[in-house]
Amino acid sequence: MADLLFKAMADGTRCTILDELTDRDGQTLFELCSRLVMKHGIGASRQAISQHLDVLEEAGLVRTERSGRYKFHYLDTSPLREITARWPPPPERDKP
Amino acid sequence: MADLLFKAMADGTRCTILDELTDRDGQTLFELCSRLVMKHGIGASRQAISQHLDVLEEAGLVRTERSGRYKFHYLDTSPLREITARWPPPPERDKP
DNA sequence: TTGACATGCAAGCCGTGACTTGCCTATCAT
DNA sequence: ATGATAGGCAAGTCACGGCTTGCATGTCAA
Repeated sequence: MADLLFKAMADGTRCTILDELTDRDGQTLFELCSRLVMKHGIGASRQAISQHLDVLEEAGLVRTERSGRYKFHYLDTSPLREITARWPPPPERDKP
Repeated sequence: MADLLFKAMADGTRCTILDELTDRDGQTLFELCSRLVMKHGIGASRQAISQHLDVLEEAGLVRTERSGRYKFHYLDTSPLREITARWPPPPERDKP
């Protein structure tokens, strides 16, 4: 379960995709491709980005919604919360 | 920077190591190896675990301290905080 | 209907990463 | 000093993941 999440995050391009969706939620595949090239200098092909989105969706980080010939991608960062839940900050000791 | 962190987390064995250090901090390499076998059924070799620890240390998730012929491994989960900082929870809208 | 647009599917190439194997170094007890 | 213990280094194997290539499907406008 969490395995899919971490493997999804273990790629720079996918992290940039999450950044892009943070900046503008609900983008289509083509929209994402062009903005990744423009703003981040990522020259990946459409298929590459599509496969990245599949991985992100499997990890629960992206939810999709189809409308006609468009497919919109929405960010869902809630799975990231379980990371800090699994390894919480150490209890603060030496308080003055 | 964050790249090392995510790649470090993208392996089940390494996550289990973090779990083990959460349970008992400051273990040596051999201690970790035996406990990983006992409690988690991980049959990795000593060298494999050692390499995993190197990756975790590079990511800043583990700090080491040498004393004589022992090397103790301490967990540091603070790098995980920047994950939730980079993709914060969406602002709560539809409040009733 | 027909062509353009947006996306999906599948096989293959290739580099990276996890693991092993073999040997070496260093520290402590006897 | 010598053996046992704890760990380090480096080369090699092998599977997986990211990317490409080529074609197929589905939707909308003219």
